[in-house]
Amino acid sequence: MMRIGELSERTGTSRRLLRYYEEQGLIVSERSPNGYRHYDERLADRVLQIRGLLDAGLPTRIIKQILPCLDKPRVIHFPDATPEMLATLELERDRMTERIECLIRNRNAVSEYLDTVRTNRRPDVAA
DNA sequence: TTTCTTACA
DNA sequence: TGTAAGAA
Repeated sequence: MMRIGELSERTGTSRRLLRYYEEQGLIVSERSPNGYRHYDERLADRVLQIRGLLDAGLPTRIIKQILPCLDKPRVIHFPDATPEMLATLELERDRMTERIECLIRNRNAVSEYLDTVRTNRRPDVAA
């Protein structure tokens, strides 16, 4: 079992955030008699996945409800796939697609600018 | 030293 | 989210 400091280092997530994720029901922890939180090694991966989802733009509220659906043995989760859940997942997927397209547009804009700059500053050394 | 909670910016 | 305070 590891304490919050180690989990923090292993996931690159601040202790403050780890406690916040717990408060939001995204992760769970046990307590030592002294009140210290301790986590199972497995939580490191879960925290990483949560961060990925957060990075993808999903609100913690949504992550909390779909996280169990995204676990490894997806097959055993088929039973709890309610219509509402499926709708939520589709909506979030579409939002991710939008963000991806937005990122691609901006990346292209940056590339274009970079190409332009590089092209126009080669000849003129003594202007 | 490390963590805990609560609260403010 | 970071940081501060006071306690364990």
